[in-house]
Amino acid sequence: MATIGDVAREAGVARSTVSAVLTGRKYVSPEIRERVDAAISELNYTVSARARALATNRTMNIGLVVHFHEAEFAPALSTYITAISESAGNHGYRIMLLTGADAPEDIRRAIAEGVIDGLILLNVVEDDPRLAPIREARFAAVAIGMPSNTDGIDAVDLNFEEAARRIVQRVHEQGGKHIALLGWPQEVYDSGATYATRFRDVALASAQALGLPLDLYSLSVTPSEVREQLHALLSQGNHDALVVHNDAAIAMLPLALRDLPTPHPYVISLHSTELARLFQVPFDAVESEPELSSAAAVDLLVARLNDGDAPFARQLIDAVVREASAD
Amino acid sequence: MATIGDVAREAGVARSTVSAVLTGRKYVSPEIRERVDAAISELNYTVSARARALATNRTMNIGLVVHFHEAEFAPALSTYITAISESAGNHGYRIMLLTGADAPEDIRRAIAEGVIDGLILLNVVEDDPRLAPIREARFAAVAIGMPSNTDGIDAVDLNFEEAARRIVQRVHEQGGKHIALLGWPQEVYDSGATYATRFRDVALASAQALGLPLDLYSLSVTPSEVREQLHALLSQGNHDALVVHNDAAIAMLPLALRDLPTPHPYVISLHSTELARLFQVPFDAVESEPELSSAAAVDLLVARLNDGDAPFARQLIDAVVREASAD
DNA sequence: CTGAAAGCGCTTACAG
DNA sequence: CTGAAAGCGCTTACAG
Repeated sequence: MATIGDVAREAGVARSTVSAVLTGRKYVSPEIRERVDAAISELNYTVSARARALATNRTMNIGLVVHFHEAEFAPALSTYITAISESAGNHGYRIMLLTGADAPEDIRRAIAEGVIDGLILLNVVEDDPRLAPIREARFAAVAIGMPSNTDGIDAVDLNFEEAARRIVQRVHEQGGKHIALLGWPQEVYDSGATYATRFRDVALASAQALGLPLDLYSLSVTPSEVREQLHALLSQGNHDALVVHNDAAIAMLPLALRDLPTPHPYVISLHSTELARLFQVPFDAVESEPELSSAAAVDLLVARLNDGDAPFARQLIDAVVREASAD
Repeated sequence: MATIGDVAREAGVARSTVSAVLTGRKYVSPEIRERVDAAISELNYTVSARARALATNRTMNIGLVVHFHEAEFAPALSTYITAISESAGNHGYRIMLLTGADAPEDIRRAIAEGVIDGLILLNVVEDDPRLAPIREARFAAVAIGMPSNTDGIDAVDLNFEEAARRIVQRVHEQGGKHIALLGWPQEVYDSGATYATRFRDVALASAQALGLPLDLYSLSVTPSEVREQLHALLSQGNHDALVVHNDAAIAMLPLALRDLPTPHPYVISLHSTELARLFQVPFDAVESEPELSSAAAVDLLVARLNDGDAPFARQLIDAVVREASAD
C-alpha cells in the first residue's frame, strides 16, 4: 500500500502538502494540486482510514444499535438498517452494528474504544436503558422512537398522535359508527413502546371527541394466531369500522374478511410502506416511510457531530395517507 | 480519556509493560500485572481501537456486504445480519455494513481505506460481480451462497442437493405419486441464484430416479399473487404431493388449502427456521438455520484471518428435517 | 523479566 | 503558499 510519503516523493512535495490536498482544508496552488493528484492516481493511493482516525480523532463510523426481539414480526427492520446505512454513506459515514445482548455495555465499550463517532438507536422505548451510557459519556446519539426523557440525545419518531387523529377523523367521514381498534399484544403496551400507547391514547380521545364508541383489542403478532382472533372478532359483526395498528393483523386481515359475509367493515390501518408493499394491503392506510425516518435520524446525527452544542431536537415525521386502490 | 501513558505512570511501569499486559503476548510477573490492572480500573482505561488498529494493522472489523433487493420476500435477512454480528462478537470482531448500490466499488474502497480485516458476502450468486475486487486485492472473504468459481474465497452454503434428495425421498415414503414443485419466480432461476437451481435440478433428478412425475411451477413472491396462483393450481387437483421452495408460497399455503376440499396433498417444504417460526408452517419441512450458516461463515473468516495460506474451503451445511406437529 | 525507542500513517499548528 | 516537526495512542523488536 502506498503511503502519503510515497505520494509526496512522487509529486516532489512535502507530506503536509499532500495532506492539504487530501483534506481540502488549505489552499494549494492548482499546479501543485495537479501534481499531487497525478501522483495519487499513479500510485493508486487511498488514505488510510486507520491513520486518519487516529490523527483526527474521528472514525467516520456511526454505531447502529439494534436489538432483534425473538418473537417480533417486523418486516421493516431490514429496511431501516439499509436506509440508515445508505443515508450515512451519503454523508461519508459507515455503519457499525451494535447487537450485543447487553446493549448498554456494548454501547459503553464502543464509546470507550473509540470505534464510532456517534450512535443511532432503533426502537427506543419510553425508559430505555441504552440511554444511560450515552448520557454518561455525553456522546452524540439519536433515538428512533420517543423516550420520555430526551435530555442529551436527539430523537426522531413518527407522529403517531397526528396519525391517530387523521385515522379516526377518516373513519368518521366514512360513516363509521362503532370502531374496533386492533392493536398490539398487551406486552407491547406494557413495555413502554410509546408508538403503541401514543397512537392508542390519541385514537381513544379522538373517537370520544367525535362521540364514536371505540373498543380496544390486543391481538397477537403470530400470523396464525392473529387469524383466529380476527375470525372470532369479526364474526360477531359488532363493528362497522376497523382501525388497525398491528402489522401481523393487517397482513392477515384480507384473508380473515374473505370468510365473512359482506358488507365488510370499513378498514384503515397504520403501518409501514414496507409492510404495504410486501403484503399488498388493500385498505385505506396511513403509512410510515422507514426511509424518511432513517434519513432524518442520520441528518440529525451528522448535524450534532458538526455542532455538539446545538439544542437537542425532537423531530416528528408525519405519516402519509394512502387510499386503497379500488378493487 | 486516559492513555496507556497515564496507566504506566499510575502503575509506575513502562508503557510497553502496560501494553504487554493488555495484549497478553508477553510474560509479565503477577505483581506487576496486578499493579497495572489496578491502574487500569482506577483510571477507567480502555485501549483506543484507533491507535491499536494503526499499530497492529488490524481493525477487528468485518465488512458485511448485503444488498437489499427491492421486491424480495426475505424474512430471514435480519436474522442473518444479527447472527453474523453475534458470532463476530464472540470472536472479538464487529460488523461494518457495506450496502452501497455499487457493491464492487464499495468493497474496493473499504479494502483500500483499511477499515476492515475481512468480508462476508450475503446471497452470493453464481457469477457474482462482488468477487472481482476481493480477488484483485487478495482479501480475506467468505461467501454465503455458492459462486461457480470459489478461487480466492471461502464459501458456505446450505446443502441444497441433499435437501432436495431427502425431500423427494420423503414424498416417496409418504406415498406421493405426482409431485408439483412450487418454486421461485423465473427471474430467480435466471439470475444465477444457485440455491434455486441446485434444489430444482436435484429434485427433478431424484424424482425421475424414483419414477415419480414432477411438474415445475414458478410462483410469485408477492403474498396476494401467490395466493391466487396457489388457488388456481390446487383446485385442479392434479397433484398429491407438493414440494415447496418459495417462502411466500409456503407462508400462504395453509390459507389456500383451507378453501379446498379434502383430502389435501402431502406437503413438504424447504425454508428457514425463521420463516417457520414467523408463519408457523404446519407442514413437514426441511429447514435451514440462518444462525448455523452465519456462525460457520464467521468461523471460516476468522480462521482465514489467522492463516491466510490455508486451502480455500467450501462448506455445505445440512438442513434439518422437521416433521409437522400433529394438528 | 522490564524499559527506551522507533514506527504505524496520517493531520495540524507553526515557521518560514 | 509550502515544508519540517510534533503528535495522535498504541505495539513491537531490541537492549539490558
